[in-house]
Amino acid sequence: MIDWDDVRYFLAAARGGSVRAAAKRLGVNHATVLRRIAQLEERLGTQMFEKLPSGYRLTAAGEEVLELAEQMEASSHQLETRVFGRDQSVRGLLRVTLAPPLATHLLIPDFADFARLHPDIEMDILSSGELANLTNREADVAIRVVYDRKTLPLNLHGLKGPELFGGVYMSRDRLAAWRAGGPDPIRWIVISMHGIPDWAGEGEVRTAGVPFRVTDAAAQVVAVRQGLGITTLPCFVGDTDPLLVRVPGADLHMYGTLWLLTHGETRKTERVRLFTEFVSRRLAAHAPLLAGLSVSRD
Amino acid sequence: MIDWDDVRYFLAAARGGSVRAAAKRLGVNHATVLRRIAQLEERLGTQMFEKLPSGYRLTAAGEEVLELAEQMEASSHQLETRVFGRDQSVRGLLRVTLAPPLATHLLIPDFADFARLHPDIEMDILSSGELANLTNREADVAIRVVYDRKTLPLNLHGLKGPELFGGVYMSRDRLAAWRAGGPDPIRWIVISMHGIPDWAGEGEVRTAGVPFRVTDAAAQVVAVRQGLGITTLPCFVGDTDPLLVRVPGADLHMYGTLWLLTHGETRKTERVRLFTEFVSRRLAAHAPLLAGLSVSRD
DNA sequence: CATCGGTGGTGCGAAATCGATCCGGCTGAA
DNA sequence: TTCAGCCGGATCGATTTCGCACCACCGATG
Repeated sequence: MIDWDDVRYFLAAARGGSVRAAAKRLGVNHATVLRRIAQLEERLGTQMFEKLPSGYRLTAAGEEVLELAEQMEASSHQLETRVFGRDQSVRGLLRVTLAPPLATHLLIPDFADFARLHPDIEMDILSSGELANLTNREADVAIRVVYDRKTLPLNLHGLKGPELFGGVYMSRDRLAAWRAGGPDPIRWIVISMHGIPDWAGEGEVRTAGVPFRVTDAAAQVVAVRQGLGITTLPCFVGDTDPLLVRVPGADLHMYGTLWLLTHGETRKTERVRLFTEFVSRRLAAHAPLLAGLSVSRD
Repeated sequence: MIDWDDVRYFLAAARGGSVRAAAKRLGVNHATVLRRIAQLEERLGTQMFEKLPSGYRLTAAGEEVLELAEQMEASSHQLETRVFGRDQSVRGLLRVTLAPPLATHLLIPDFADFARLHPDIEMDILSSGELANLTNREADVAIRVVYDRKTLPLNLHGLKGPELFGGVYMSRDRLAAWRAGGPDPIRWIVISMHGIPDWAGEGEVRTAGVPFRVTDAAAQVVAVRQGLGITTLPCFVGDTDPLLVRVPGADLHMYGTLWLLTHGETRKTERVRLFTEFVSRRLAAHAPLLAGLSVSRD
């Protein structure tokens, strides 16, 4: 009989493309993945991967195994969500995933209030890296910015929140220096490969030179604070930062709509219901800030 | 994330009804089952069993888990059979399940011949206790006696073999003593709770007293050899035993039909094909013996 | 050319798991 | 009752597994 848990390691390796990527995803040492896969191949009597120097590639047999392994995974996920849905006690774990800027600049204080209201609910805020998958039971609630309503996953239950606008910002000091005729060129600050959006008219301030590229939103904010140039930011980030001002003449633009997403099964859970209602109220209160109406346009 | 292999332990406990029964079935210590189930319950945050002094009984949550666990099991079995079906090498493992009397009295020499013909095929003969489940991937080939063709599992591929007859036998010495007017009563020897079958006419020899009950077929043969009384046996057992003779006047009766059963997926495997064809030929050669035609009736 | 980051693979000591064993409680049969 | 058999549970030493530190290799990059 095979060890069912080995199939989990196989899945991670098949998806990650390498033993080390699978190990990182599973949170274990890569040697463990190596051994578990070797064990599974030995027990099945079939080689499921070509062991290339560049990584593991699935063999024909591996492709077949992958299909069944995904069936096992689906059953396992259903098993977890079903049990979680049964758990009606307020006490327990609640995992929330959202984009890092939303967490750091807006919602962490609200989450703190919720945690104080319900001391028995253990909270996990997953705001690092990519968005967690609700279907895979990696989180219970997701707060997402949705640009196109059609991109909403159909198997999830969505609660529409306020709309989110962005603007073009620069350092308050830098604007003053520019008005005084400062010499340095004003540069666009963009995140990694995004480039400069078409809609981002620059208003009165003209930019020069090459863009300044950063890897993440946090670095972007630091750069614009330092007076490096102008950049687009969600209003709730730019308007609340005392060091930043909107670039005169630049228009607001629609970022998208906030959605509170919950899994169909877990939605019945008391603590999920409590949380979504709470966050929904808080988001409504934040609506003017999110829409960029909290400051007078200049 | 739960350990998928824990689900396997859960399944065994849910089916066995107790931790110890599950441990026996899984071939591990019962403490291990205890720990794995406790771990699974902890990670799911739900109690799946009521821990009664008489054993483990599923809770409502456990019932739900059981359903999904069986889905995982089905995927796992498919995974194994699919991989096994791909394996076209003659070298490898081949597991055969059949009733113990068929093995010990008839087919073991044939299996030995097959093993000599194919030294690279590792063979497992599962003839102890209950019949193994082909669908569960516990064996690759099953040799069964089928009384009613409708009871054949539909998902398996069957190859019909010869018909199997049985007769009523007693010790040769005892028959001689009875004809000489021996005093001891002749008793029926029956297996456990079966009782004396209606169709088993006793012919010339009359029995007296209470039946003599044995627990298994091996003990049954020993008892009848010792001259304890008369009993029904398959012809291939009774006719080949030099110490036994058919009870005069007793008719033969149909036991059933032999079937060679293989799983749909594994049937494509070369060594399964080799084995079924080999056994099928040998069974055809045994047909007269199996039908009770190898000795002249008296 | 050297370097650097990525890959799979291996040996060894530490840590977690397992198996053997014992215990107390319960049940049903002698 | 008494006793045997089975149950879940706890303990402890033995065994397996895991994580860490390496190694060799490959390809891209400067």
